[in-house]
Amino acid sequence: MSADSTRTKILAAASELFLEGGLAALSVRAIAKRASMSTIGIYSQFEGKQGVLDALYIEGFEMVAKAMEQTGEGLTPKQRVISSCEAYLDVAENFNAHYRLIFGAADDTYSPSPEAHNVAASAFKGLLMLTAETMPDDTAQDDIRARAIEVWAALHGYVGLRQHQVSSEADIDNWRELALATIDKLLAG
Amino acid sequence: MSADSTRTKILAAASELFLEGGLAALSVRAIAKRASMSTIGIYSQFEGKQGVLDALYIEGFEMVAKAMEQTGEGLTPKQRVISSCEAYLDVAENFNAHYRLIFGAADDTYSPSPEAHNVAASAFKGLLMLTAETMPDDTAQDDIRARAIEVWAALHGYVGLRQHQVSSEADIDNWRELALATIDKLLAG
DNA sequence: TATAGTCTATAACACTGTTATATTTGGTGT
DNA sequence: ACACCAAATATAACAGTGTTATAGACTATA
Repeated sequence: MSADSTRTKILAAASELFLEGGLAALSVRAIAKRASMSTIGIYSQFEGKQGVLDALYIEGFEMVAKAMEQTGEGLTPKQRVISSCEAYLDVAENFNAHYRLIFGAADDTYSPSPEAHNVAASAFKGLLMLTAETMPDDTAQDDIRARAIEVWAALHGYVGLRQHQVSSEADIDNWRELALATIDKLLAG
Repeated sequence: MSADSTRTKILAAASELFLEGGLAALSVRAIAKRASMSTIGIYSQFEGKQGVLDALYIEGFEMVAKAMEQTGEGLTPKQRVISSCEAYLDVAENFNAHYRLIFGAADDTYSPSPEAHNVAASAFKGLLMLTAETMPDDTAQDDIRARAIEVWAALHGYVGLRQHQVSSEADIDNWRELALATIDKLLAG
């Protein structure tokens, strides 16, 4: 078997386990078992668990970046941002384990590689360009950046609160709506 | 030695280790060693690591709740909210490990107890009351709640992005300022 | 003082990530 | 086709984790 297909098989196994049971289910031995290979294989193809987590990190951030790159035809700039935000919320919901790996980082044993960091930066750049179009052409770069961070912070904040369920009386289906309303308000300001 | 002082000694040791090295440094054996007792002592006084984490969770959320209960004399309602938000950002910065335990939850092995959940709910209630005073008296409860969630989401989002450092060109000292500006904008809307 | 009961200490179990030591495999050069 | 070398593999082990069973010491009551 080629080295490349071995890598993809490991990643597929890891991604499956990750979606099923989150980070707790993602042990090196479990990945190897599901990929029908020996434990040490993970260390041959990747640099141990770090490498696998890095691949999942990149996988997750690429989905986020993709959400930010949505090019809706015939939509106003503001509508395009809103549409991207909806896609962002979808990713956070459907790939919760990935999202928590990306932003949680509660596991001190893992820190993303430079390559992973690049994917993260490019995702932010996508939002930056989307945001720029909703503002006057002569807007200062710092102001655009502040607006983009503002939007992302609101999105991320809603996702985080939803995961936490800080208010037990919360109406779950309402969160999406609230988040998008806030984004709309921020874009208008 | 009384059982109560044993508990406090364990909690002090755990809190120290937690601040020093985060969740990774918080092993049952390390806690026991620093508290000068046997490993099994953690299981006598608490229900294992779950119990210790729960205590730290409550410790952290009580700090957040305290920030939300700030009663600034001679300040307008809006100024009081801003002031509480500053206190919130301070807690998130100075007790980062606690904050990540509260909101990160990437470690699937721990889930907060009902008591811990109550402390969380009371913290939210604090923000809810602060927020209510910034709005007209006849504002619907749902709208107040939405506004409070909006503020908390923005705060939490900025903290999360700052921890993540999603934009490498970020000017750290600027984050606080940006966050407070967003809050101000949201309260005005 | 004797005894009951709780707390504690030692060691073990099943798991984690990682690595050293063989062993087998695959491809290349003659 | 045979020999050789390099790379991937398998087995087992090491140090660490949370947790628990068994045996010991200590306190407090009868």
